[in-house]
Amino acid sequence: MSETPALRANAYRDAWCGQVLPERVDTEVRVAGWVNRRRDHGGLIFIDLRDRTGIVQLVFNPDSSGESFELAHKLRAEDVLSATGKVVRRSEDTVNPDLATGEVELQVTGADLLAGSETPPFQVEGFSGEVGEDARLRYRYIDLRRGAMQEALALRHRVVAAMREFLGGDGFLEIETPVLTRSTPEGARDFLVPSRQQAGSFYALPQSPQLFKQLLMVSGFERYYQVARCFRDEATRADRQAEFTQLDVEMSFVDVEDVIAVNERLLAHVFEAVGGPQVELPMQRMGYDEAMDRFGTDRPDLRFGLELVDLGDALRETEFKVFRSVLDGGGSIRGLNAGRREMPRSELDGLISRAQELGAKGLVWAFREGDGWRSPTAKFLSEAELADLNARLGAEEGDLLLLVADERPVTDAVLGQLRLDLGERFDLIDENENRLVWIVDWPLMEWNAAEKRWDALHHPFTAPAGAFDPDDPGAARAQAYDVVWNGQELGGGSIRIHDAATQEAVFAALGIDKETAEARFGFLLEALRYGAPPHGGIAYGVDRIVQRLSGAETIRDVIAFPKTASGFDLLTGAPAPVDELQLRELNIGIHKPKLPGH
RNA sequence: GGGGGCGUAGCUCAGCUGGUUAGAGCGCCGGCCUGUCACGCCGGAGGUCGCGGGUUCGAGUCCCGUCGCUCCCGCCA
Repeated sequence: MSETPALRANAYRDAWCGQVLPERVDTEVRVAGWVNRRRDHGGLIFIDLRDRTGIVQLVFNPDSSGESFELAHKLRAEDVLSATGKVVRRSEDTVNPDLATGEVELQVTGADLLAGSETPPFQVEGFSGEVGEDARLRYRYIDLRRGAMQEALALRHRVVAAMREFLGGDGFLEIETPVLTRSTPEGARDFLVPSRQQAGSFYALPQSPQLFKQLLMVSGFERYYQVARCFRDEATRADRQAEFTQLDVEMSFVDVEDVIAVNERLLAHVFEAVGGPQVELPMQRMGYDEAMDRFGTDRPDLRFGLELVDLGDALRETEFKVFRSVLDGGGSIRGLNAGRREMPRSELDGLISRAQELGAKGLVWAFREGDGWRSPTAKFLSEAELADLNARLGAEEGDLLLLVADERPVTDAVLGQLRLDLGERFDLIDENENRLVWIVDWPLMEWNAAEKRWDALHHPFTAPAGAFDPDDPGAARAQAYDVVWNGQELGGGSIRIHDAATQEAVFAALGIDKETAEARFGFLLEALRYGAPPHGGIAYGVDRIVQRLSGAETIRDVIAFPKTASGFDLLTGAPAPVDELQLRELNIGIHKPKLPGH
């Protein structure tokens, strides 16, 4: 926990529990907090009193504690207590080295029970075993008393404070943008809020302040940031909540290098301020294509190898039907060398299942044996092909090789994930290492085969690099950048389109026709016609950054009141039905919604 | 939307192929204890086996449905 805050003496206390240290020996102090644990020895009662700063041992003695000794008998876990006493040094054999205050204790002379507690549903500290997450969330106010949660939220505070400190110092203004805003149904599903005054119309909660921050650039604020709550009505994950926090940053008259430069300094400042890993500047950069080629993902974990290899060239003439048809169909055959491994058939089958779950039709496995392979697939491949594959994969005797043949996005996704699975399984990741990398040179759009259209890789406001050719959207590169830390995307951004004509052309290429663009983004297009400076920025996932810095398993452990995977708040019971009267006031179920233009 | 795991005492869990009165540790309650710090010792209470239905002489255990928690795929511009 961070340093101990100043304290004004009052009737409850004049010192923090964590301040009861040897330097106060022989002085009288009054502390207040929660009963962490009681040890009743009949003639002598020990109470561990806990506040935000730590734990101090109170000693109640029938000879010196007076009436409070009777009180101590009745104290139970989580009772709230204020106690006065003399700080005394513990005898050598009773010092507790596990406690910051363990060299001393408080000889209690008086105590007041400020509030009793019912028996808590689970023990706050000091027992082995994890409490189930549903119990923790149901009684979150108790769960948050645990040291780990106190520390996580204190770390979160320090991270955000360091962000504000850095950006404020660099001339960025923190400006709030609306939470009740307009639905723009691209991307994630919106949370909608019915309007009482406008029957049938809805606000949407923002998925990000993207458009507003661009408007602020048009307004001439030049440097903006916001710690912004964002909402996406999508399935949650260990690292995803419907409601989450972004650090949103935007600057005017900047290019990619300007934004990256500021953000490298920002990250270095934040990491240093909270005692995180050292950030070496300038940070590494990697092109999107290289990341996909070598790691199969746009957020590579660079702490270990197991890189992907393209094997199409070795199999150009192959007669193995599975490979042949994939290559003839324009697909790719890629693989990785997992190193010398023993793996029973059952686990290899597990890898195949995992590959199929990830979208592959199958997975070829092989162990290099002599110049060839030990593999069910070996008999379909020629000696020359096996030798070539071994060479390309750098395979040595006994190495486990995994190959996937499919469309390129599939081979990347499958092998990229298998690489991560294997890295963890074989313990290839050095947890002490930290690899921060900018992924740059992104494509502007990618072909969505299912919907038969072009989708923006970042979002539709990202500026193309150079002139945009509407006839060949797939060739356009984006002025975009993501910052990736050990395989997790911390943030991403771009230079934005700042002229209406380019914005309209990009909308058109994305299949958003003029009317739709006007209806949804007309206010942006209009603003771009009134003198929009070149601008760009970035947005960070604050929850993820704190999660990573704290070492927490899930994002929920760094959010005070998170929701469950299905979006319930187990503490308050939200979402919940509402009165019919409320619904009527909101015109729900009574009026047909008015559609724009009708 | 799909797949996997889980749901038994307040908490964490055990309960084999269906078979007597469902167990353990911690917590809780009572008693004893003046140096403990996950105190100790003795005694005790505490169960809708998530919920509903079915199969069976008999269900915590098997089947169907449902609700919840969780991980993953899809999704997350």
